[in-house]
Amino acid sequence: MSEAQTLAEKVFSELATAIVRGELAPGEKLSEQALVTRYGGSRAPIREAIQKLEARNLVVRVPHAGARVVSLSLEELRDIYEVRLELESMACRLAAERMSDADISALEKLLEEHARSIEADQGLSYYQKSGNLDFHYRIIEGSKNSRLHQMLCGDLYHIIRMYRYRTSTSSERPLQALKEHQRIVEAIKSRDPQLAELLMRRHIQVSLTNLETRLAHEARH
Amino acid sequence: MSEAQTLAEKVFSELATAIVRGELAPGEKLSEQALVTRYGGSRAPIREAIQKLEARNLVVRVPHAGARVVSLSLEELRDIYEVRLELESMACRLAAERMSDADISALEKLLEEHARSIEADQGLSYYQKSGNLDFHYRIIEGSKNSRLHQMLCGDLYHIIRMYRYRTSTSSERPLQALKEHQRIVEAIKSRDPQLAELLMRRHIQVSLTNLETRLAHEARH
DNA sequence: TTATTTAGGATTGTCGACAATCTATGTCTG
DNA sequence: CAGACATAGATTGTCGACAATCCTAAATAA
Repeated sequence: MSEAQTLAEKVFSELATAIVRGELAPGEKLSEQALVTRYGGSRAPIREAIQKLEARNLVVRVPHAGARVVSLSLEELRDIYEVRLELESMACRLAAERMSDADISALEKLLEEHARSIEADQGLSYYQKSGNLDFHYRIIEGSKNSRLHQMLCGDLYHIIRMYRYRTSTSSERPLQALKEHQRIVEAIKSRDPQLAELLMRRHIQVSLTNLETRLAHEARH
Repeated sequence: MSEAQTLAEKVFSELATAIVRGELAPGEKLSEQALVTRYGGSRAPIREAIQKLEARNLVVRVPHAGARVVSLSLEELRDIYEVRLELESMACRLAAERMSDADISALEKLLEEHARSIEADQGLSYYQKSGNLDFHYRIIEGSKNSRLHQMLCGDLYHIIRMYRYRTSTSSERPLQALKEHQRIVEAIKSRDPQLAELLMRRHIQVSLTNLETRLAHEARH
């Protein structure tokens, strides 16, 4: 997320990261005038940036009423995770069929690096990897399906990251996650699409159940 | 697709249908000036409409170079169908779990109506249903997953329709499709998610293989 | 007091013009 | 003759202002 060929893209990029990081609270209104005074420029590029945010489902815009940071209901969040579960499982199946041997060995090296990282700082940083370093990202790329990549990394990725900080992972979770990742890579290496899909499905299902119990807990307040 | 509260939405709606119907050829350039003289208004709402089209993947926009109607490669089209296959199968599984009895009986009535329609005009019109009358649309709604509905009906639906006219269905296909639809509803009625998903997967897979053979045939030219 | 109405202010949608960038054509040079 | 370069034209990005719409809050009536 670097090349900002136009002012609108630059504003979009900054706003997107601000929303994902929680600096702009869900439901908060995005006033065009306020954004102009903050980011400079005129209203035209700001409006364009807002519309790009709407395209990625990060803000909701209603005609003549303005734009607000998206605020997901519990049901909508569950819906998103449900779709992500299905699509990433699919990606893992396709990866087992289509990843090159070079891709797979590179993935193995990544996991070895992750293992050392966990050794070093007790697994605190394992979940903080992002972008090209992320295990899930590599799997999605390995599916060799551009639209699948676009949906998972473009549309769903930001929203999931936006709400991920809530799901505080237990302290043993990183090590367990690494083990699950290793088994998934084994399945991919042995070119077993069904097993790879199953393992990924179970792996993500843990996050989903974690989320659901947390949501059920929050719903009581 | 009716309520156009703003000029930008109106232009967007008209352009979208024009693209889906093929009145604007894939790869054709969308000049802002030309659209202004055709649809009236100024460049601001036209630019907004174009950006909305980009959000739905109907046009591709590159900075300082303008917007063009999306022109999918064979691989990209295959990727889209692959994703659709997975998501609609998922929707069918969820529908078997979550549709109300009233929804299911309404679906049965729809199929009876389709059967009469095929009797009347030899099945020519069966594939031309759209919107709320469409069988697949009902299944997707039955999944009770708003994000899934949004992805299938909002993002993928238009593009698939855009290329559907190429896949000329053989004359016996409508009757066969109706039978498959009936079996899917049977599975849903008996609350068998796995079977419902399997039947839907096979049902769509026919379209996918039809498409692939057609694409392989076209690739020789 | 509560509900309805009605100005007022603020915000968004739209417009026309200007600046920045790209594309195409033609020229020049090797 | 091929290819790099430069200029001209057209197109897109941005700007500031005006019009249309909505939200708020004060004022009025029940």
